[in-house]
Amino acid sequence: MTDLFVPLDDRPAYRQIANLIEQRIVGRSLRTGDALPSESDLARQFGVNRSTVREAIRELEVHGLLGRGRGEKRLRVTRPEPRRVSSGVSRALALHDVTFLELWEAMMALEPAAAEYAAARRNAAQLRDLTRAGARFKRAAADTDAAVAAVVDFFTAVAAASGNQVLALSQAPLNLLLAPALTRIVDRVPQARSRIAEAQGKITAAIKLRKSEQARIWMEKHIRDFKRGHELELLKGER
Amino acid sequence: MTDLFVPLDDRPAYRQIANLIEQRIVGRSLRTGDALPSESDLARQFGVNRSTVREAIRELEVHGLLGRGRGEKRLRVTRPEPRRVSSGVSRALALHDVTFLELWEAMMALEPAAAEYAAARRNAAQLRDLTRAGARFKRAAADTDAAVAAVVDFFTAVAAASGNQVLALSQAPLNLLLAPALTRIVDRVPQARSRIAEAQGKITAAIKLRKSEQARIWMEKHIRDFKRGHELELLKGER
DNA sequence: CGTGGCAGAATTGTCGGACAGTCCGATTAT
DNA sequence: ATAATCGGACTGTCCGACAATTCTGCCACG
Repeated sequence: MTDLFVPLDDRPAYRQIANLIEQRIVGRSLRTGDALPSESDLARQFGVNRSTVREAIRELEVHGLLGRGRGEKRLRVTRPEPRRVSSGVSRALALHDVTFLELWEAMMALEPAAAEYAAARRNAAQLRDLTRAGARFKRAAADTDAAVAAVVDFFTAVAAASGNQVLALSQAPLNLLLAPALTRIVDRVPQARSRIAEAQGKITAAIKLRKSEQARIWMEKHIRDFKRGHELELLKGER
Repeated sequence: MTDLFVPLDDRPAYRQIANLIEQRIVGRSLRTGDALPSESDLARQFGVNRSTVREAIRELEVHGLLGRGRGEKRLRVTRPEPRRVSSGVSRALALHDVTFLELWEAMMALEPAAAEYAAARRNAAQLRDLTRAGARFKRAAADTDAAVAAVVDFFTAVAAASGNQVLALSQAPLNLLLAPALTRIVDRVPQARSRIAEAQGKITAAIKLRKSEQARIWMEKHIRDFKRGHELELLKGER
């Protein structure tokens, strides 16, 4: 059933080296914050050229496992930031031509859950971020881009308040995909702004009062509105 | 309020070049399947050294935007495979020390939704993959690793059958995180195997008969069982 | 006409070395 | 103690080179 021979992989040295370093990191023998040895040093240790080490390092840097603070020369072991990894996911999804419906269904699964947990577990600072994002949306009356950014921040704040990193990281890429579609909706559907503002208000209130079920329900209504808005926008676009 | 000056970013050339090429790809002026110009050619076009181009290329290769078929020399534009990107996400989550509860809550949000849509939209081939994964789980009586792999495949098959790429890609990283926890559960909780097999059977049947609500409900029960199994396993582990 | 084989060109992976710019740490001056 | 200075270390980039492998066009052959 299984093949007798597997394609032999003499993977290039830079990939092998990247894997070796990665193992040290995920195995925690290189701990977060540790400075990596210099490139020349690594080249000596691995017995390869510095150019080869550099290509390996690029790989880990992209993964977010290595990084350096602004204006810092030496690389240090870092934990991948949610922003970095989620932007990769959303780009992948964009290249796969996901439809609005697919995006919407995923949001419909994740966001109400996040809202529910947020109501149960939010702390004062998270609540403040939430109200702040809501206020920023209301203030962005004319500026569509600012309004869309505020909506994204609102979702991000809810996810953060949920106290669940997995939910937050799963939800983050959706925001980036939502932005362009939402821009068109806000631009073309007049009632969108007021409906969003109202939903955000209700959700924030529920989270503030720790009413999980209310938070979930209003988030569901909020997301459902997006679908309606998208359909309206499509009609106007085709005119 | 805002700073008068922002830190100027003289991003290294290899990063700028990576961005330029990436823009060509996401902007579709380099289309999927196209062969990339040779490294020397790119170096000439950008007016930099080949080493610099190589570092830029590594970056895009990691993102899955560039790749090459087995035994192929020249790079071609590819669409990022779900496996690649989701493994990145799960590694990020692992490094952030997510708890089982966080993972479980996210699964509880995503998997029932995926099951529901799968029942509504699955085709024959997807149903076959589903039953096959279920059969493979039953067959893996002794082999824990094989059983866990079968469970992962089952979830993957459900997500694929949902016909929603966003759900599928959001759910994939969770599988990789689930595996180690599930291994311990299956090893230590005797009744786990039979309960999983039963749940998989019910879910598969519901998806086969296109009963969305049934599929969702049974998937919820299935996931809930994981939490109970995890708690039992913890008790045994502390003994 | 299709097919296989072959030589040469092209391309990648890796190497060694080099150099300017900048960051860091230690030393010295105020 | 704080500030200025200086040398070393390190990164970003470049140049040139070479072996191994793949690609390509061409030719002979069935």
